Amino acid sequence: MIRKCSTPTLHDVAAAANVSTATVSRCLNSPNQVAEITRVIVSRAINDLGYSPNFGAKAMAARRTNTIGAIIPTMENAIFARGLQAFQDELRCHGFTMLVASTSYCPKIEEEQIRSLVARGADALLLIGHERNPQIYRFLETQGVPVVVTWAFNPGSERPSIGFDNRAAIYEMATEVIKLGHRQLALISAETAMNDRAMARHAGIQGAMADAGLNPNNLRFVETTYNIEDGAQVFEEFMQSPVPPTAIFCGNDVLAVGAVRRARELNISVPDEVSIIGFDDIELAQIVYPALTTVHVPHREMGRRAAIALAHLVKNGTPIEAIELQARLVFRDTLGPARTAPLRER
Amino acid sequence: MIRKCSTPTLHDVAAAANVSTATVSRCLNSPNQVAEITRVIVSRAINDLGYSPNFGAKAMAARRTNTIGAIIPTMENAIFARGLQAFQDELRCHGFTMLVASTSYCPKIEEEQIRSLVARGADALLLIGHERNPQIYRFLETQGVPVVVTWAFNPGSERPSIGFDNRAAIYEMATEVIKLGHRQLALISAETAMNDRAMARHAGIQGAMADAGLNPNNLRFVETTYNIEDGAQVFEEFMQSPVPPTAIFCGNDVLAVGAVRRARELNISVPDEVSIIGFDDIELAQIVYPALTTVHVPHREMGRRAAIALAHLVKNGTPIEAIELQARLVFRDTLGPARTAPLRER
DNA sequence: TTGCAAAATGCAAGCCTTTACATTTCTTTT
DNA sequence: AAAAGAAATGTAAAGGCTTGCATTTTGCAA
Repeated sequence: MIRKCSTPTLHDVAAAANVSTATVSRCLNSPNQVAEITRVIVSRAINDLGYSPNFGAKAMAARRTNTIGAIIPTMENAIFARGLQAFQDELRCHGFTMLVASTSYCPKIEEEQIRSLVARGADALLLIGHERNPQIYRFLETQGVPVVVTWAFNPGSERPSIGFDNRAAIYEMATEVIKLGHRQLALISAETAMNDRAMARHAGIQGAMADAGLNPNNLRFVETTYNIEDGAQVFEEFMQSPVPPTAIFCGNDVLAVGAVRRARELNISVPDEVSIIGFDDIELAQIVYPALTTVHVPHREMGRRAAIALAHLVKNGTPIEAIELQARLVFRDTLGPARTAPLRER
Repeated sequence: MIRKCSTPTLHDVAAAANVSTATVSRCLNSPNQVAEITRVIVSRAINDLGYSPNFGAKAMAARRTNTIGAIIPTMENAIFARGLQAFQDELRCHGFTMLVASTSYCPKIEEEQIRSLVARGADALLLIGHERNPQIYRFLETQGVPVVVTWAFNPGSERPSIGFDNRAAIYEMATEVIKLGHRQLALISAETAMNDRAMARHAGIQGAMADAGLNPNNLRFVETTYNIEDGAQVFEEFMQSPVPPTAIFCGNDVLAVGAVRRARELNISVPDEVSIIGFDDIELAQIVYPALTTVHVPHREMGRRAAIALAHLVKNGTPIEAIELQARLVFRDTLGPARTAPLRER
């Protein structure tokens, strides 16, 4: 057992500085209520002792923490990183600290993490997507912890969202793809269970197909986890099927990049033989060769707005109003007209 | 002001279940000390009330938190993400929760974050690199918070490190580069102030130059922040100088990828006209075209080992012993022999 | 049935801060 | 110089939980 041998407390500082604990506390939290000279003495005592306030005790006594939690599916790739960084930076400006937790796309872990952050005193939470067990929403209400949902926009939901319309964005892209003559479409998706973004993207493509007079059921569809390697894997499966797709949508850029890489390895020309479409427009999308056609998500803006909304809510009680941001199609080099030539032998 | 209107407490649960608070507490923390039936009743009460233990109070009463903090320079790119994920996963197995904070490579923010995590009760901390204000190390000692340093290895340091020898790794790479005939070398580095990894990498290249009979002062050297765009920018500056380098080392893969991209944009052939060498071997390195020659860092292993060491230390007091892991050169496509042909006109 | 050990539970102190309220000290005004 | 008001400081309760110790209940052997 590690012994934190008697960490100095407020009390110790007070004794050392020959004042009451209240004065020390005030020195720390509202220094202007304290005489200059006292402040100096106390500061010295604090430094000498290496005192650091106990967050738990402070939270308990003050009944707030100035902490806002963010729960994202993964930190392993850049998809959420940029938005999160913006969120944190903005939060900082408002005097809040961010606590992050990641779930590996697992609802059970997410629930744990939500409870954990609430227990840690998060004054509010940023969540990704609307879809989750209603019970956990009930819990959050009981605990009085407000929430903002990002990476999605659904004005009908009970929870305010600051994000974009996944369905509309991919619908628009799919429409373009179909215009280019593509008829054999496929989608490499994240798991759709408890993931409204993935579901919306799926629905958006099908919607575009239907509206173009295509049979939405012809959309080939594989769910997988979110890794470059998974994207590569599924891509290969698709391309080895008897009638390979001419355009492959990917649930995100990470999967798409995997697909592009495997195409290169397999000597399949992109976009001549097959078009690949990503989602998110993370930095990777411009790095990969050929550069990825994708849907640009306003990550930074989203993070920033979410932070502002939450900060105002916690500080002033200003209710959060939903904000719809616009995703934008970015045409780069992986989308081209559908191939018409027959397939080469395999 | 948000009102957390009377969150249920242990006390409320106890009342609802008609037992003492002690019993409820035991139900939660050592259920086997409690009669089956009581456990059931209490569980129901907990669920009905939507009770969630208050972390602060718990930490204060129990005097430990089962929380380990990790402070990394940035979450924006993948450099630390993989190692961190491994760290977290392993920690989880040992019953610990990870708290992350990022510093944007700013020592002042790092100090804040260290204090913040300590205040939040972190039982131990993972830090990146050895170099920091001695005062902050003193603080950590006073607070009795043990530390493990990663991403570096220095057996001489007072703090145990679990990582690799940055200098040796890049030395080895530089030696290869020089063997290929390169004489005009350059380095795009992170800021070296308070960053021993960056310093070590700089020193490693110079060491290799010296040992090969070259003048180490001829290493051209620019410090910049760690973004793809920065890499691109500095690369361009280097290439537009009167005598452009034939090989450019980059402080990490992110910078290197920026350089590769700008090379493509500028129609500079890699590696024919200039070789580019990265560091880290993040996924990006295989995605970029041409694929990046780089130094592979055993991120996962590092994170895992650090977690194990810390978990044992906190639980059993087992002192941490330094572990040296091996970085490995990965030769892909951005390194070739030095060009001998004269430069084309510009 | 009685007695005893073991199991289950209860009691209450203590963990460290904040803050309303009370008290003391200093300034200023008349 | 005294009084009033402002500024600085002190007192003590409260906040939610764990845990050592005391007490009650249970199970079982005699």
